[in-house]
Amino acid sequence: MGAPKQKWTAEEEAALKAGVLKHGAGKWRTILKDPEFSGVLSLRSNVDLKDKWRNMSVTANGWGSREKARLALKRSQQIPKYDDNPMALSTVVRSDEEIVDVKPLAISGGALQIDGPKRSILSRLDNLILEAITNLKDPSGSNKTSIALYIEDQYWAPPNFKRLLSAKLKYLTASGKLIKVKRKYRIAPSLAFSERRRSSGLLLLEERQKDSSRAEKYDSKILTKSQIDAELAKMRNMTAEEAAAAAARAVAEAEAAIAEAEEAAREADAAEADAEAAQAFAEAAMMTLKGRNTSKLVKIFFPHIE
DNA sequence: TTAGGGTTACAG
DNA sequence: CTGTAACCCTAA
Repeated sequence: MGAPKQKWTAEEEAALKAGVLKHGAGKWRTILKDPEFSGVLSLRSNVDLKDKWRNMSVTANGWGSREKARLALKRSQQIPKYDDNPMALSTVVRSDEEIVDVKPLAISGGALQIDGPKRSILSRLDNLILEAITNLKDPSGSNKTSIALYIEDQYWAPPNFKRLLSAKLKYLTASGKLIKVKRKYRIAPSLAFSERRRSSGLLLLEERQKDSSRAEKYDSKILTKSQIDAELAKMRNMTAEEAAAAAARAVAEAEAAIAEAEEAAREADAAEADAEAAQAFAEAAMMTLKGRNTSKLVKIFFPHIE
């Protein structure tokens, strides 16, 4: 870890993360133009933002997930150094700088590919569950507690996460993506299109499409720890009016999500749970802004900082 | 303007 | 010297 030329400050990094959250990765000119971040990032160019984001992504990916074919050139004299205990590194290092990733979460290990012909219909939490089961590497399957621990350990989980997870597991099992055997869950052998009830084709198909699009919508409400981190960091740099507006927006979105979920919750309790997650975040945001219970929030979001 | 390969400066 | 992060170059 070097500290070379014009090193990025923590404020700049936070602004960059928040900017990516707001406008998306790749919209660097937009982020730079945003008066929200132009102050902190006034000394940086759009290329600088891009490079910094790449550096952060590389260092974050290096130890948590699979690696890309990136450092293929300088590989001639390094001792392979086999790790007899694969848990050792991942347990200790555990980078908490997970970068917001737009690409679908691929399961590491290479045993399974959840990709359909186009995009994966699976939601983010679904992917998290599958990732947990895959990486837990239990041949007999993983129980709900193990899955919950894995996800909570690597990502931020809402307060009602257990209930959310239960709903999701139930949903995934019912839809054939998971197989439940004696309280343990395994990934279904053929995920792609195993279930295809042709009983009443059109109606079921329509329902399914509605379901997946709804799931995608609510998925955006499930935030990783780093996303929360960036959001709160952004709020700290906001003026009171801006923060209030943002919080109001968050609350409004949560309420809309809940209303929508209630309307369609008859069969989809998973969506309802996701809406509750949205409300949880909105409440967290409100607490932060009101300065009420801030220390508790800090503890949740920044266990080792401050 | 951006994505990606390449280069340079600095820390260990 | 090696690895890393900031910086540079250029095709699309």
